[in-house]
Amino acid sequence: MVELTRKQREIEQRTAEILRIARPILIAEGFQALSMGRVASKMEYAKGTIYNHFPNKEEIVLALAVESMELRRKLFERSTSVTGPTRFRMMALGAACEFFTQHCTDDFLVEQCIRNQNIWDKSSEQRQNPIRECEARCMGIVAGIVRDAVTRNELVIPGSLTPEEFVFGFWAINYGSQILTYSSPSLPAIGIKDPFNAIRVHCCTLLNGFGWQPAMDLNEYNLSMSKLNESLQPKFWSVKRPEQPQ
Amino acid sequence: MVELTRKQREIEQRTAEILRIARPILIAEGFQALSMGRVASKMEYAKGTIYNHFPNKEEIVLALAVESMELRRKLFERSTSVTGPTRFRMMALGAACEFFTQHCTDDFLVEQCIRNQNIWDKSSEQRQNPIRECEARCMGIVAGIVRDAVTRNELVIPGSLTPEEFVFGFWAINYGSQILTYSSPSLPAIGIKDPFNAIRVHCCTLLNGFGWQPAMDLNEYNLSMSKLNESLQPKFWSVKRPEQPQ
DNA sequence: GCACTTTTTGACTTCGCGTCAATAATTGAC
DNA sequence: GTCAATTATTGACGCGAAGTCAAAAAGTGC
Repeated sequence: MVELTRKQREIEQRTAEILRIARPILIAEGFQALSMGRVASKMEYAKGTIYNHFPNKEEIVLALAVESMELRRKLFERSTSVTGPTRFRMMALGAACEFFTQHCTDDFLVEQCIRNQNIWDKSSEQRQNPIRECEARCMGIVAGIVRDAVTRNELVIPGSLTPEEFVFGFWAINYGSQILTYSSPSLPAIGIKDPFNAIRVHCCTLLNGFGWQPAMDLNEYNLSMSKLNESLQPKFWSVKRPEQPQ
Repeated sequence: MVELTRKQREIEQRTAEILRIARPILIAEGFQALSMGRVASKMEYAKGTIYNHFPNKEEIVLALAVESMELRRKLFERSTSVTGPTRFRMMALGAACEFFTQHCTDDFLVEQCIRNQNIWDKSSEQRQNPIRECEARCMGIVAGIVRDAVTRNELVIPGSLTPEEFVFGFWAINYGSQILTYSSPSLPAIGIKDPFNAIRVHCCTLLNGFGWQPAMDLNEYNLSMSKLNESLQPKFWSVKRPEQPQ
């Protein structure tokens, strides 16, 4: 490993400190409210010092997003330790998504922030790459299970789809439903009382539709998902970074 | 109808003019780049005058979004004129979504802009309501087809889902895939070359998974979707507002 | 203790939002 | 047509945040 001087360590620590300060602002008050000056004064440093660490607030947000997405990735990785047929392992990942949205709401919100052209326009590739990489890894984990399922003859995917494109559908339905749930305050008003349950039903139907073995009816599926969700709890606590006071 | 004075008509016209100026800025350069001052100087009015029409730029964006969503709604409504089994009518709506994303890219982008907490925080209910209403109507159109399908015994939806929650899955998968496609520049890099085709496959599989009659294989489905997509062209041109120069 | 490098500082410029008192235009009663 | 009252328009202003940079401070090696 590379040896770091004391100075370098101090700088790294401060970078982390900036993120520690910035995160709750971003989560509680939004991108708008996050400002370099505010972070600086909260840390009792001058603004220029913050600019030594991050050239703009967009990169702070990307850095926060990397942390949040890494948490998701770890959760995904832990989920793959589930044993049994590939379909269960796939479902475990679905449960991880549910879990992430419900129990890591802050991180989920941070992830949302970076779906904004502005942030990508203003930030450097250096900051962007870790995010793409993390995304690619998450995809790799899920696509790996799909490939596994195919080699084990538990699943046949249509010829026009790559395993990644197969995954894409599940990504889209989960992601889309989460965005809609969190950004449409009027969902209940238009007849959608339990979006979570709805997405479970759709995912189960989709898995059955593709003929991923073993087929399951909704009751079995829901039962399994709830169990998987619960089983994530202990794995989760060993992964989650410590809570920040204030 | 209410009679409008000349003055009132002038004001309405100018409101429309503001939107006409603001739209290309929002689309080409993003929310960031849209500013009241810029709109004002482009219209050769003082800033204050613009503020007489819209209390902030967020409401301009909402007003633009209403226009775009109305276009979507009309496209949806035209799509329902497709005859045949309910499944075809549902597919026609899917085609309308595809079409909207591909041929009304500007409007699609404007729709994205309002998935931003900030805009909802800063705007009045008056501006927000038309959007919710439009959303509700779109949902009504689709849910109507689902209800039709159920009464005609062409579809059985699981007991735990309302027709709207049934629709929600398709909404989520379409919406999610579109967001991911437009905001993940790296999709091809992670193995997703043709997200459109992927979503078609998933939607077809989902429809079959729910047993919506008549069942179709992927080839039939693709063929139908392409035809439906093409048939939208003429309907589309009669609906689309005239192109704005500059 | 000194010369040199690195880091920190905060005043400064620029820019956009949103306000509002002053100014201009319009209206309608006479 | 005139004039007072109403309504609309204007743009200077205050504010706050972004990002810069020369000067000051701190750190380093000899």
